[in-house]
Amino acid sequence: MGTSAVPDIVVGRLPLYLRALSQMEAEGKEITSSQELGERLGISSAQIRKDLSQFGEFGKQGTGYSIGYLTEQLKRILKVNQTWDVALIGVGDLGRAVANYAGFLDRGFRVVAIYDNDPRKIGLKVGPFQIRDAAKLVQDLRGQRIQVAMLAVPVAEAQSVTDRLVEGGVRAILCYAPTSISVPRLVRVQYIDPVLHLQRMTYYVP
Amino acid sequence: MGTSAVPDIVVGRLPLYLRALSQMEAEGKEITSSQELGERLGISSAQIRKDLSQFGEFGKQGTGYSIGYLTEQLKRILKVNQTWDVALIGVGDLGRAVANYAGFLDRGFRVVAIYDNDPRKIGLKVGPFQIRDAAKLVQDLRGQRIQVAMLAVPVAEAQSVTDRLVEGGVRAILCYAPTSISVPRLVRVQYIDPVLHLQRMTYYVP
DNA sequence: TAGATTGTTAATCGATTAACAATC
DNA sequence: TAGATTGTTAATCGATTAACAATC
Repeated sequence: MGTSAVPDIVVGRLPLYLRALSQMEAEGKEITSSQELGERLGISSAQIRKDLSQFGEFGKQGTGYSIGYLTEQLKRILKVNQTWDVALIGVGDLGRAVANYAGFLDRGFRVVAIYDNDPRKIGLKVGPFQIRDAAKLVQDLRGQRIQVAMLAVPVAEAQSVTDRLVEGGVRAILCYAPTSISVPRLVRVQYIDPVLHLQRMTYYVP
Repeated sequence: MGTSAVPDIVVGRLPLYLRALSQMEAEGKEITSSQELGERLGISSAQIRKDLSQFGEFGKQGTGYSIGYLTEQLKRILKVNQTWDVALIGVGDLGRAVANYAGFLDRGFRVVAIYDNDPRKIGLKVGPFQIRDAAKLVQDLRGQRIQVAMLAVPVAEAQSVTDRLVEGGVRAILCYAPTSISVPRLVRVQYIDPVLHLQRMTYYVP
């Protein structure tokens, strides 16, 4: 859990708040309230106020929250008031889509290099990137001080690539491979497996 | 929460158990225990036993769980002992990757049709699919009794397409658009937004 | 001032864990 | 039988909510 006493479940909601605030800003709004934010997200206003109070006082009684100011503060707290360089490993269909995804940049992330171990792919262009040899991964990560990686390799290779990410100094891994991976305590992992979500829903479908 | 008294957080872990069991089966194992399963997943053995006990008794004291039998039971509980037809709406880079993803079929899902509203895309082939006109969505969903959909359209169109999915009788939506969507109480929604996961991790990176 | 909304406390609710009898 | 592991109960832990004084 890092050094912080803030529950991880609270940290996990902050990006959601940030995303909703961005949308409000795009709609031209300048002020919001815990109630309005809560309605958009299906979360109680009390929870939003409680969550935010973990980090400071960002609102005004009687008025609510300045969208611009709260956005700025949340970005600072989540450390996305900077742009993180991200490495992408595995350039299959999914990796290709991730490499071309335009939605990272304005939310704090920038893909800077993409890797594959298939000799037929190495050197090919994908969008603005040239696919690099996965054998160069560790030295690149260290050389460019890359701390964030996205993993889009087959399940069979997920753990071995993970080990090299860790060796290269990566501290946060977004794993698209449908499997659990092991990392040292200080490395964070998040998973994306669409089938888990689908299976969770069909339980409820009559 | 549907009709069931089982907490949704428990339902959400069952697909994880199922996935780990499949891997064990692939490794040639036939028996496991709540402890072994828990170690793989970073979950306590007590929690696994408690979760499973919500649905019945699947193990043997002193022995553990038959991987084959427990797999079968979890598939039945999650209703993935059948194959669900899935519609995919939005054929950008991500939609293309999802359409080509081979990992759905053996886990209970099959993409049967893909849609876009861009006249330049309609009619094009993507893998085995021909992109259909999104204007045909509602009639197709009803005609084929499709209950599950994946949404890979831009944020600006997410809500309007969602409304048509609901109109067509869809009961479960996997939303790849980075926004919250509104649905009637009986329709389930799950979200995939990689940036939310990344932002949740950078909080902890020093 | 009156109305609104925050930040915070205490109460409630729900989830996780520990422990153990049952039993394979 | 002895050892192992389940299913379940009670205890613990943590998260959410309700309520309200403070204050804009």
